[in-house]
Parts: sequence; structure tokens; C-alpha cells
Amino acid sequence: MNSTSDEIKDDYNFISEALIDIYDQIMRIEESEIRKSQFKDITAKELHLIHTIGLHDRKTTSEVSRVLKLSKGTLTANLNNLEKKGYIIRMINQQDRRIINLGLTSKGRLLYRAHYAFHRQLVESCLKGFDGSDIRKMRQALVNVEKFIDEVSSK
Amino acid sequence: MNSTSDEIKDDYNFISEALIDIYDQIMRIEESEIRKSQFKDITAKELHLIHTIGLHDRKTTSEVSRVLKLSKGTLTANLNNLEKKGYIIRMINQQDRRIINLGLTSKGRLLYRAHYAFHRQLVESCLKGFDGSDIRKMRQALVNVEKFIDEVSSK
DNA sequence: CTAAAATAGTTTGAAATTCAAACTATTTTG
DNA sequence: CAAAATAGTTTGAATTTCAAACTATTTTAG
Repeated sequence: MNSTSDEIKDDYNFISEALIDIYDQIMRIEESEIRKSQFKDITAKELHLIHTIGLHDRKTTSEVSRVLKLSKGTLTANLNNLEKKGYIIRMINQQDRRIINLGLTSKGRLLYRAHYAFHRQLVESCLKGFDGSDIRKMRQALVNVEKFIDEVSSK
Repeated sequence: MNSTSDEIKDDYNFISEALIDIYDQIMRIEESEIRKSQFKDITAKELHLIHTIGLHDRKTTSEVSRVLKLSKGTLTANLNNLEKKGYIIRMINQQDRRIINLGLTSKGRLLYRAHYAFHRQLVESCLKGFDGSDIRKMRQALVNVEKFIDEVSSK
């Protein structure tokens, strides 16, 4: 297929606009889907936190607050809520008792998997009809975004 | 190029993970870049609102609150802030004096363009080395996401 | 070996953001 | 023209966030 530079420019504009708008909708839909299920007490932010804590990582509070760029105080408050609701547990690290390692309860792991499944569904529908090399290209595009973000942040 | 179904599955996982993580970073970097410029008093949420108000649309408060899914009260508060800081103006609609039409000041338009330029830069770096048909594919992927979102929201 | 410094996480108090409901002003409807 | 509907604002409460002060523990330096 052949494309003029004007057509490419239109695509760039379309893609820019779409990206600006889509994410908000994804966040919202992600939250509303999860709240239709057994997890009625979970917000999009909490989903994000559950995802960051992860299935097997035993991350510390400081690690998570660094990754999510939340102050430690804010994170403590968020963890209190999720602990009360039964999604996470705090484990005192026995090598260094200042440190709290974070883990998901079985309910938390269930939620993690439901959230992940939703994202998989989204990605699958997004790449419907794409072949292996198309998908490789999509992946490259995301790597490029990550590189762009790194460059901008470090400059 | 040939790809086994396993390799495709890996790509799907990679893309899912990347999507979950990237958006937060984009929001943050977008805000921090804009705050390095002359627009030091603007948050990511305000950027989003400025973008929605748009350059030429003269949208009403209700329209904007519907698009952004904010309550009217919240939007009024946000608009008060942006008005105080000189980015937007409210115009009473003379055909129907209950209605407020929203517009950007010249400062607001400058900010709009800076924000848009940043997104264009991001998209350009993301699609670096892609040809017309690759870009068409990216565009299709975004259309698919939009369709997915619509289906999920309406079901 | 111990006192001082550093580190991990929590608590606290204030500021900002959000929402729903009540309210004001205006227009539409019956 | 009175009642209902609509657009936007105000209000008060709930939630979220942050930075700074604080507690508990470990590391470092003399």
C-alpha cells in the first residue's frame, strides 16, 4: 500500500487525539467492570496498587511508593484501607524489622487475576486480525514510548 | 516473518503489562514538562480539562461535565480555578441565558498548543521508523480499543 | 561497644478534590 | 401564566493527598 505524507499526518493527528481520550475511559471502565463482580469495594486507584504489589514480589512499602510516586504517608493510608478490606497483608521482615513486605491475600490474588484478565481481553480485541509481525510492531511502539518517557524524564 | 503462537502470547503479555504501566507515567511527565515551561500553575487534570474545552468549540459546562464524567459541582470548582488563573473564560449564551459557553483565553490557547505538541512528539517517537501501512495498523488498533470500550460500557 | 546518623514506616494536620443535594436563574411546556 | 424542566452554582461532608514530625530499628563512625 502507498501513502502520501498528508495521509500519514492525518493518522498522527488521529492517534494523538485518540490516545489523549482513551486512557480515561479505560480507567473508568476497568473500575466499573470490577465493581460489577464480587469486588464492589475497589476503586481504579486500588486496582492499580494491587497490580503494583503483584502476585509474588513481596515488595516493601518504600518500593511501592517509589514506583507509584505516592508519598509514604499516602501509601500507608491506602494500605490500611486495602488491609481492612482483606486484599493485602503486611509482613514484618525478620532480617530488618523496620521493613514491611507486602503481599496479596487469596482475595487479593483473585482480584489481581480478574484485573489482568480484563487487560488481556482489551489487548486481544485491540489486536484482533493482526499477524505476528503486526503484533511485533505494536510491541515496538510501546518500547518506543517507554524510551521517550525515559529520555524526557532524565533530561 | 513467521511467529509461533507462543511468541504471540508473550507479546500479548508484554503489551498488557506495558499498557497498565505507561499511562500513569505519561500523565506525570506531561504535567512535569508543562510545569517546566511558563505554565507552572497547571496540573495534569487541568491540562485534560483545557484540552476538552478545546480551541474553537464554545462547549457548555454540561457538555464538558458529561464528556469528562465529572459532576457539575466539581466542574464548576475546576472552572473557577482555571478562570482565576487566566486560562479560560465563561460566556453567557445570549440565546439562552441559563447556558455558559466556555472558551480559552490566549494564554489558554497557548497552553492547549503546548500540550498538543507534547502529545504529537510522543506519538512521533512512538511511530519512529513505521511506514504508512504500519501506522494505519496502529490507528486500527486504537479504533478497536474504542470499539471494545463501547461494547463493554453498553452491555 | 556505643552514641549519632540513617532508614522504614506511621501519624498528624492542613489543603485540595470530589460528590450529591439544595438552591438560583432562566426557559419551556401545558 | 403557572408549573415543570434545565443550566449552572453553592454548600457541607467525605475522601485523598502531602509534608513534616514522630517511632522503631539498623547502620556507621569514633
